[in-house]
Amino acid sequence: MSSFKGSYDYSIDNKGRMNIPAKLRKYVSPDANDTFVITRGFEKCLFVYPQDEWNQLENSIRALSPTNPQHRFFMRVLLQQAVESQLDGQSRITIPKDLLQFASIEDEVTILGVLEHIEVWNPKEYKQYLASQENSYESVAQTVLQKKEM
Amino acid sequence: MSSFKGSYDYSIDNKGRMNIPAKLRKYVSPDANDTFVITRGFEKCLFVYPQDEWNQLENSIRALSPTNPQHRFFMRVLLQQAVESQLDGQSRITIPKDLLQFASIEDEVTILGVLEHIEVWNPKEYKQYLASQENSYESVAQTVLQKKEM
DNA sequence: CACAATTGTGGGTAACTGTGGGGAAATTTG
DNA sequence: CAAATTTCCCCACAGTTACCCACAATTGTG
Repeated sequence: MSSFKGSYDYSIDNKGRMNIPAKLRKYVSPDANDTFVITRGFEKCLFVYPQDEWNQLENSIRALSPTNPQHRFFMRVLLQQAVESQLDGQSRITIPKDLLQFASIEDEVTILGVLEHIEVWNPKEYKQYLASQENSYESVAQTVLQKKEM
Repeated sequence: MSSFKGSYDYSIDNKGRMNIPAKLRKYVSPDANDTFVITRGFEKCLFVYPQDEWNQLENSIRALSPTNPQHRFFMRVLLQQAVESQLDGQSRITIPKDLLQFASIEDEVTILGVLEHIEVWNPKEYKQYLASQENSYESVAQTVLQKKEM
């Protein structure tokens, strides 16, 4: 299982190519075949899954109940815009324009490692997102960390 | 479980490399694979976790629900500044510049062993912090120790 | 106390990383 | 079907990183 972490400021060239940070690449399993699945994320960002992680996700989606409205929503969001992309010789993936547009990404990106997937943000949007949630950090932190300390 | 203790004045060279004090290294489990995770601490300092200790923390994050917006936020914030670093031949780790900047660290550091993690401070900041908390020490000590005796 | 091993610090260099661009092949469009 | 556009593979290059070696100071040991 992957454990991506860290945040990286990278650029996207005018061909829509984005480098996968070396520190994230290190955690990609060879099972991923240098292939990634890019899709819409929650919030205004893109999710990038190594192929093997994506397959696991697909399996757990299949297990979801199709009668549960929330589950249906989850499936639609993830599956609708999913695209596969393979690393080129410089370990970059190419991101389709419509996905870039969805996340308002132009030439600069903030890349986040979030355990089993990678997120791609417009740096400005990400900063706004961080600022908008500021107060909820401590409350959630307490719940989580308390759990750990006990 | 680790039990780091003590305080050590060390230096950071111009490549951002910091030696892990031998007395702390002694308590690092072999499970850590000579690998550490560096992240922002509370207050103006850095936390350094041996990999095995960090994994415990990570596992409690994995348990969070990806469909809960608050949980998503928490994962992002917590992971965003985490970086892995492996010991080099001289048992040093390399600390990225942005983390050093966050803690206002230049070339001198105070390293603290705090049970399951290690803290890295700018010596000046640490002294200030100590001074600012001086009076609250006794009251905290009382609360904590009392609790223990019960 | 003498000697060996370990510890803390520094520097050189080869390999890797992030970024850009050119051109052939494939695809789309009028 | 020809022209325009997009996609993919290759090359280039500056900046950074990781790995190796070096060495003085400290610690541990018989």
